Amino acid sequence: MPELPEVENVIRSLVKKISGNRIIDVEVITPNIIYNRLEFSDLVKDKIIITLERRGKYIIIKLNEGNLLIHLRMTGKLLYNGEINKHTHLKIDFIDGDYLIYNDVRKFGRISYLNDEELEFYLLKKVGLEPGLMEYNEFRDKLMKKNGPIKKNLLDQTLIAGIGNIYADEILFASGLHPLYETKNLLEIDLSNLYNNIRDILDKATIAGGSTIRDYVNGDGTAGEYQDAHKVYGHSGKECTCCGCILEKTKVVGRTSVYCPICQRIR
DNA sequence: CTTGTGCCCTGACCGC
DNA sequence: TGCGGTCAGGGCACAA
Repeated sequence: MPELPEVENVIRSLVKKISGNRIIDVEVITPNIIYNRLEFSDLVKDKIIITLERRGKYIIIKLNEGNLLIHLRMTGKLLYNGEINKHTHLKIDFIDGDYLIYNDVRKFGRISYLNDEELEFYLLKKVGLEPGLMEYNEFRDKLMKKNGPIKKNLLDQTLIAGIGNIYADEILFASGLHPLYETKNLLEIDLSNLYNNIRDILDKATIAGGSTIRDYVNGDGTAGEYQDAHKVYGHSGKECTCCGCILEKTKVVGRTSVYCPICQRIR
């Protein structure tokens, strides 16, 4: 499931390959995944790709006029000259004969065409602090205004953008914090550990090419390797790498959360 | 305003 | 081999 490191790797794998290319045809195979589906093809056709950017878990393909905004959700993939199959929902053909496809087994992903103004408005509303760019003070001030369990707030994209279920669990383990720990009760040391671990884990995961749990691959079809470094996600019932006790799971805002009952005690 | 719940969707997996 | 049930979960609509 693509989170910030996976989305970043998709972009890095595609940016050099498709920048500068002209789109000569747009085939919408599954209209449901397209936001402005009626005029989408006409809007995108004949545009030139300038570059690709990331905001949170969103991929922005900047065109010479307007932008494609893409969210991969759970199983979405953007593939350069990839295999066209029954899960291919969009195909973008370039003038040089190459193409970009959007494949998505579960059809949760969404793609829209937005002009610059619409894009800016949308991102401002939906996407919060960028982990790699946020400063400690703004992180702390924003987080401490929130109620509820810390994990709920780590998953809130309008607060900090890009953390999903996998990295939230890993960040909390590294910080020694229980997923249900009340945000308002966090100490200064907890906040500083969280801030450092958010940046550190997302950064290391990005360098490792992201995490491939089921079928994530980047734009080339390359899998990630960070799953080998996971300490808690997917390890429920196994021994904690730190203290040896058995990792437990609980639900937080409907998401499975794995944690160590000793290393992540609520103090 | 915040907070909670169900839904979208398919494949993998499990027990029988 | 098949079959029904359960689980995975990001973001959104909707309700309270």
